[in-house]
Amino acid sequence: MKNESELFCVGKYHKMERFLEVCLLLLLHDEVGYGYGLIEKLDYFGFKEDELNVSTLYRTLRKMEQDAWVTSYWEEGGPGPKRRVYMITEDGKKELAQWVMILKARKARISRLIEQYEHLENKIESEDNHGTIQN
Amino acid sequence: MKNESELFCVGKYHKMERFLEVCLLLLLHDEVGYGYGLIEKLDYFGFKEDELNVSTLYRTLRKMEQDAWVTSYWEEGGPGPKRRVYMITEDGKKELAQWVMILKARKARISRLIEQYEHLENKIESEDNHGTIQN
DNA sequence: TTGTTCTATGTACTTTATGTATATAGCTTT
DNA sequence: AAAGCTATATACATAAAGTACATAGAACAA
Repeated sequence: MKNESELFCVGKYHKMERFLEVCLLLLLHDEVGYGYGLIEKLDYFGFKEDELNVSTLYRTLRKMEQDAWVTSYWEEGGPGPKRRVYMITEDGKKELAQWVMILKARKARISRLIEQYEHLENKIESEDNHGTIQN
Repeated sequence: MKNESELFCVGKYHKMERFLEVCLLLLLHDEVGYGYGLIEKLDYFGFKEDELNVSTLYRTLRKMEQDAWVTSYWEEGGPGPKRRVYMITEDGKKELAQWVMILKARKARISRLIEQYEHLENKIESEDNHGTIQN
C-alpha cells in the first residue's frame, strides 16, 4: 500500500498537463485499444493531428504500463503488422477516478478566471461609454 | 510585428500549464502589484501556499517582463524593503485575451471528459445492479 | 548596537512533461 | 523486388515547474 501522499495521483503536483493520460484511461476503461487506433478516438477529446504526435502517445502508453495503470499483449493474425493492445488495470481505474476529481477542481478554477475576466471586460466597456452619447 | 504563428499565445503549444501567468495578467490588469502582495491575491484562484512557491512566482514575473507583457519599477519609501511593482502592458492585455479563449476551449474539453466519465459510472452501476434485488 | 526575524527579491540546479527526429519491421501493393 | 503504409519504439532537445539557496534591508528585541 502506498502512503497517503502518494495515493493522490502519484506525483503530488497536479499540473494541468497529463490530460492525455486521463483521456487514455477513460478510453481504455470502455474497451481495450492499441496505439494507432487510440489516436482516432482521442479526436473526441480535442486532440487533433497537429496537437498529438505519435511518439508522445506511444511513450505515454509505455509509461502508463510501467506505472501499472494498464497492461498489454501482442495481437497477431489480424491485417497489417501486429499490434500491442492495452487494457486498463484496477490501479488504472482508481487513478482515473482520482484524476476526474482533480479535473473538476481545475475546471472550477478556470471558470472562476473566465468569470473574473468577463467582469473586467464589462467594467472597461462601461468606462469607455461613460460621458459619450450612444448612436 | 510577430508572425502569425507566434501571435497566438507565444509558444504554439497550449498546454494546461501557465495558468499562473494568466492569473497574474488578470490581477495586474485590475491594478499594479508586487511579488509578495500578489501571492495573497492568487489565493482567490486556488493557489494555496503549498502549491505556489515564491521562487516560481518571481521567476514567472521576470519572464513576463522579458516577454513585455508587464513592466516594472522600484517602489521605495514605503514600510519594509523596497518593492518591484509590476504593471500590465498593452501586449499583456492582448495576451490575456488570447489566453482566456484558450482556457474556454480547455474548459470545454475537461467538461467533456467528466461527462464521459460520469456516463461510464452510471453504466457500471446499472450493470452491478443487474439481476440483483434491491433491499 | 548587535543579533534575530521578517519582508522582499533573485539565481542556480534538477526533474518532469513534452516536442522533434529518426529507426525498425512487417504487411501491402504495384 | 521496390515503394509505401501501418505500427511501434528510442534518442535527443526544449520548456515548465519544483527545490534549494543567496542576498539585503527593515523591524524589533535584548
